Amino acid sequence: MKLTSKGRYAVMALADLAQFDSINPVSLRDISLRQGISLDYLEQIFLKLKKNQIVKSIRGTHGGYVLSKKPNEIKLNNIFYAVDEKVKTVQCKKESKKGCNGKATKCVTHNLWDELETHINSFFEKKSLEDLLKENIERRI
Amino acid sequence: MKLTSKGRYAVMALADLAQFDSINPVSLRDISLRQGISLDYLEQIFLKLKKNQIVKSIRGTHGGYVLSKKPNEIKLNNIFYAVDEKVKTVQCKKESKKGCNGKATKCVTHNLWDELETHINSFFEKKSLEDLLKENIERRI
DNA sequence: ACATTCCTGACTAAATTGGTCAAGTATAGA
DNA sequence: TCTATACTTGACCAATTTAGTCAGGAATGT
Ligand code: FES
Ligand code: FES
Repeated sequence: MKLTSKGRYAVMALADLAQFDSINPVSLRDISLRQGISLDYLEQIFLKLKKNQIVKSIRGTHGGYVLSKKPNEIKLNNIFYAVDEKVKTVQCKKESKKGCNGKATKCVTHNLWDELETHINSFFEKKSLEDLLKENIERRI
Repeated sequence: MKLTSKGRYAVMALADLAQFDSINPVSLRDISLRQGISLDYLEQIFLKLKKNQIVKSIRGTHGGYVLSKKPNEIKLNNIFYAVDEKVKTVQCKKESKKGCNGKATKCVTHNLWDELETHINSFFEKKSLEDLLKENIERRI
C-alpha cells in the first residue's frame, strides 16, 4: 500500500498555494522551485485541480493559480478525488455481486478490505488543508 | 493507494487455512482451487509466511501447511510484514533529517503522511485472523 | 518405486508511475 | 504592437513494480 507522488505532490503544491496566494497568484514555476517538483508534472496535476474547481487560474504575466475555496473547505479527499488518487482495497467490482477470482460469491476477505477502505477514507475526509497548515505552524514554534 | 494482490492473497489463503487446518494439513493445491489463486504464486507467498513462523509445513503425500499460532494471535500486520506488503506514505527516509526532494528540512506534508501511516497501521494491528473468520460466520447467518 | 507436496530460483509480460517534450493560447506590460 | 510570462493540452517514454509462469529439486507417505 503506498501513496503515489501524484497525490503527495498535489497536497504539497496546494499547501504551498495556501501559504502564498493571499496577495498574488502563485505561478507553477515558483511552486516547482520551492517544493522541488517537476514543472511539467505540476502542469498535469493543476489541470485536474482546476477541472475540479479546487483552484482558479489567471493567465499572462504575473499570472498563476489561486485556491478557489477557503483552506478549511478543501479536504484531502477532495484533492485526491480530483487527481484520481483513489483508495482501492478490494479486487472485485463493488457493485457486482460476483467476487474477485470470478466466483459467484464475495470472497472471505472482501468485507475486511471494505472496512479498511472506509477507515482510510475517514482520515481524508477529516483533514483539511487548513489543518495541515496549522500543524506546521505549531511545529515551528 | 492500493492494496496489492500479494497481501490480499496472503490473507485469503490464511483465512482458508484457519478454516480447514484443524484436522489435516492443507495443501496449496486445495487453497489454489478453493480461492482461485495461482499455485505457483501461492508457493512464493507461503515461503515467506513460513520464514516468519506464521505457518508450519509438512512435506510428502497428504502434507501441506498448518497455522503455527492460534488465529487470534495472528494479526494482519504480522501477515503483511511477512510478505513485505508495507504501508509506505512518506517519500523520504524517515530516519534521515533530510526531506523528500533532497532539501535539508522535512516537507510541509511529511507529518501528515506519517499520521496517515499510523492511522492505517492501527487497523492492521487490531485485526486478527480470528476477527476475520467471526465476521464471516455472522455474515452467513 | 512413485505420487504428492513442499522448496527455490530464474525469468517475463503487462501495467503503472513519474515523468519529458512539443506545440500551442492568453494576457500584462514595455 | 511586440514580447516575455504563464497557463493549456496532448503525445510520448523510461524505469519500476506487479503478478505471475516455468523448471527443476528435495522430502515423505503408501
Ligand atoms: S475482494 Fe471483493 S470478492 Fe474478493
Ligand atoms: S515526505 Fe518526508 S519530507 Fe516530504
